[in-house]
Amino acid sequence: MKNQVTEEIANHPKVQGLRMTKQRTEVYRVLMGYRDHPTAGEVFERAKKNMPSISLATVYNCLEALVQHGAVRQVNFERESSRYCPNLSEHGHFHDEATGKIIDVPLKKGASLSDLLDLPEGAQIDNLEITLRGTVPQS
Amino acid sequence: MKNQVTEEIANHPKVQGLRMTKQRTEVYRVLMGYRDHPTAGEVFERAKKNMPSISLATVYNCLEALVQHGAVRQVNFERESSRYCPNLSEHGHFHDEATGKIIDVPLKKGASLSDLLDLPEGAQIDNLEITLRGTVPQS
DNA sequence: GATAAGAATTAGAATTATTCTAATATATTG
DNA sequence: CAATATATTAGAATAATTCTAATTCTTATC
Repeated sequence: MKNQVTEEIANHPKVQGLRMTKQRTEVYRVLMGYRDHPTAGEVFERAKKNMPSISLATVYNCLEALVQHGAVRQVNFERESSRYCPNLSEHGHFHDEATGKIIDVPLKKGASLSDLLDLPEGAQIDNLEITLRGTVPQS
Repeated sequence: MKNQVTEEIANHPKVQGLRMTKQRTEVYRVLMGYRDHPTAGEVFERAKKNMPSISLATVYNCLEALVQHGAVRQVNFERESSRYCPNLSEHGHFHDEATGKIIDVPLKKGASLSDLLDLPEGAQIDNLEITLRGTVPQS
């Protein structure tokens, strides 16, 4: 008897075309479940709850496969451990210095990068990363 | 007899208030001289030409002091080694995938971040990092 | 359905950028 | 000039990530 949630995760439109092994499904499930930008180590801890035999190397492998496939984004803050995010809509990340929380910051509809930046002539952008550090009042 | 360039570097307005030791001056000179976003290791190699006794740990210490002081920016691309940049005007970084070069991308005068992003209500931004990967035609 | 080929998983070792430690040297202050 | 604080240095330590080689699982083919 197959698990309902696992089925759903393994058939998620974003992972179509990627071989969804038990481990990759579990890693993706963790990311979809808690959307708080966990590190690989945190994903490992959470995945172990459900799948005690999974190894850290596998978590790294699965995360890499998901990132390559475009199902997950890898997010870096300065030199900290990479974090992982299943939100594929174009967005930046705001790191709240008071709470430590990381908040997705959507790009405004219709806004264009070239309104903000003097891009090199004819540049084609393959990847954009916007990270912000700061505080929000009262929390 | 003191060296002219060294004097200039040590008295640069951006480092006022920071104790400019021989090593810090040398590190800052390297950054101001080749503005190609070197890593700490590259700064070390270049500084050694002029000051063979300098150590890698000192280069790290000097870079940290300059960054803390706000005289230099630390730039991170994904998980690569940090790079250092003495351009203090607000700008992002474009990583040309064909040449490997890193190009400063100025923020447009008068443009506002909140035109591009849906920032959290009342957010105060202490630090902004914009990194782009892509290509430019013909080079 | 068995088998061969290709991929994924695993534990643990290796790597690499960076930070730490403790000793020495240099600079600043009284 | 003495005392104190700060910076430099070599080398050890750390931490995140990647690599290695053995094993297991999947898929494709007969």
